Amino acid sequence: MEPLPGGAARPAGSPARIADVAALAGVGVATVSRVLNGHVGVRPSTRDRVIEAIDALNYRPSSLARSLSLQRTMVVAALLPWFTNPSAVQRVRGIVDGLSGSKYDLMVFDIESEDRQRRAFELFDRGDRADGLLVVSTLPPEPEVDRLRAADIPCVLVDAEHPDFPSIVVDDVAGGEMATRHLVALGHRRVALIGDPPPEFRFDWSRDRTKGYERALAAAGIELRNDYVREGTRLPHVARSIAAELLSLPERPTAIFAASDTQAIGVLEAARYLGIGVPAELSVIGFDDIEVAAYLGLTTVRQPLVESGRRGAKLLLDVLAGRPVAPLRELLPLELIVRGTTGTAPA
Amino acid sequence: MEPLPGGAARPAGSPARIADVAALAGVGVATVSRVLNGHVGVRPSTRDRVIEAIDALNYRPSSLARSLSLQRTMVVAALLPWFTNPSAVQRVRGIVDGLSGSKYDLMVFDIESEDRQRRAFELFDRGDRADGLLVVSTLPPEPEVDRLRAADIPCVLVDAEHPDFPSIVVDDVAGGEMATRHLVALGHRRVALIGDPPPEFRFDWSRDRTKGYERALAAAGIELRNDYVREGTRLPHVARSIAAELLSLPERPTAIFAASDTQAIGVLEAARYLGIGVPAELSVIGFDDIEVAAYLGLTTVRQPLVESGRRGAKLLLDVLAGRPVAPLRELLPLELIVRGTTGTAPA
DNA sequence: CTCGTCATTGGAACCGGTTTCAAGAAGGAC
DNA sequence: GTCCTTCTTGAAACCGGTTCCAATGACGAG
Repeated sequence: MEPLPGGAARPAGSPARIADVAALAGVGVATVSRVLNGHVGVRPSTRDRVIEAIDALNYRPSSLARSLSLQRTMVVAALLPWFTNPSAVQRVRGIVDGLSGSKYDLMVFDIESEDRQRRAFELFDRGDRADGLLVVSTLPPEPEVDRLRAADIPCVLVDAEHPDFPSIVVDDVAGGEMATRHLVALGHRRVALIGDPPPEFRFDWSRDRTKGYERALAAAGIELRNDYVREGTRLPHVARSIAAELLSLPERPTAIFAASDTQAIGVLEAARYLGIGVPAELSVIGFDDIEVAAYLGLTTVRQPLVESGRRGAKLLLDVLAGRPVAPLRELLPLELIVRGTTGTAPA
Repeated sequence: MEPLPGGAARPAGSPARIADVAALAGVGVATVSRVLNGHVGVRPSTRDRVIEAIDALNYRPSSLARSLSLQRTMVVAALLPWFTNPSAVQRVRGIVDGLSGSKYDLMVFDIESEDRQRRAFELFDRGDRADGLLVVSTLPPEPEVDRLRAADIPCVLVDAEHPDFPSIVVDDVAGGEMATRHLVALGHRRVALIGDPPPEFRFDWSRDRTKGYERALAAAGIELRNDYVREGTRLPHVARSIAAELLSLPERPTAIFAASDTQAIGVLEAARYLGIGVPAELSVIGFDDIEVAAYLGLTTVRQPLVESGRRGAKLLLDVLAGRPVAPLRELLPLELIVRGTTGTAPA
């Protein structure tokens, strides 16, 4: 701890600071800063001396101090319930892609509980850890909305909607209708639905898909049956047990619309376990078209997951660059992907 | 920009600073800081006044400034290549789990190119953006190793190995041997391998799995054939086309060992496309046991992906807490999971 | 009543950068 | 030779917190 006379007063472990470089090069810190940031107006001979000192000390500026001073981090944060649904992974992939080529780095923050969500916004709502936010499949709590707007932090929602922020969404009502109509067109009249429970801190897409389901049934003149409409989290085993219940009803459904592919997989497992043939005895349709869906031959309603992330990222970059963002709510298209798990209703 | 006489000189947009709170409460900034951090020795009446001011201004301290001052961020960063690939996702899940209950937040940083890797370490190797690093499935470049050690930043490797850092690994040689032995035991003698190309910036697990493959073949007295050993990235379609090539050889293999499940899936697709029955005409074994493997009935060598993340996180927490870390290299167990894609060799 | 002790408190230094601003040096015009 | 630009440069203020340290006031003991 004895400071050396030579000026090497820093403990061996700590990295060099800009002042150390300035001292070694015999210039002021301002000059070092100018060299670091490529400002013009530094005499070449001076610059060379500074660069030499930088190399000698193996110096790298502290990005933290830099951010504090600049009030800018060059980081974008994505907050999303990453693990609770595989579709989030796809969205992240799109975000990475949309951000590539920009000067911004991406940081991903997982939100799998209300507590984590609070922590996330605590970290980011002042804008000192990230310049912009991508909030995916979740909604900021109202107090946070105020804070975000007060601090003027660019924020784009993906797979969620809020009047105060631009958002990338799909028409879930239409999607639910699309899936159900497909089943009805195949002759099914006993069509069940497995949806998500009312959200604690997430965006309630399930409600809209359910609404679409109800509409399609009504349009076909099929009566809505309460015992055919169930709810359960996306965890595969939850969907599996719900499906098992449905399939054990005295008058069991001939088709099940699962509000997400993850849940559809649970349905397929239940059917396999109970020895019920798919699609001969039971048709199953999912929603999302996650990667596995193709491998499993699952019929589903595809939403452009990767594209949603990419568009969200692009939109955020626009906002960050001060470019005007045209639509406050961008609707991505849905597409029915017919594979092997749906077929004509059994006679 | 005209500063108001009342002291409300800040632009409306910017969040309150600690000085604003101090001014409103009529105390010094030091006192506000003490209240914020729950230090003892603040008169209750004073504390109440401060808290009132905090609420009135909707104040939240800048975590950035706090980090700079404390030289501590309470954030752990995980750096990993392609964090959207299934096995990486599982590892991150383990990390999240291992960190839960600690005071540290996790930030995930994707490395999908050498350039991004450089950026990542630039952001983190000074320790000003994170207190500790989890480096997953990739190796820090040597200059970074020096820097990390110079700055004394705790760093744990998962699915990678370096003499200077504690690491969590599996025995890839043994794993490759395990997979190949399984195939040989089923009577296969024409066993092909699809591995990863030599890594640019990642950890070279594929080489070791290949070594295990070679050993198992040698032990069984089977000659190594160059045309049976291929390489390609993990992207499913790449593995698919490589598998298609293999399966179009005049003397095609009866079994394929894919060095990762992702690649095994590509092999299954190729086989399906070519109308080659699995496992009747072709046995396929993967590596990792990602979630999809179970759905697809893929035989594979399971490595504890989630557990690797969890152990890595725990180890890092130990280092951060100054607790001694016992083993510099922790070996996790491998397990052969036999499902439906491997069977006895065709006669 | 005086002194010492202890509980509170605020000023100022510090974390490590960026940037404003003014000053000094060099060069050109007269 | 003098004056005015223009080019370089460094000191100091700032970003927004934490904390050391000295100062203040209250209190009990003698």
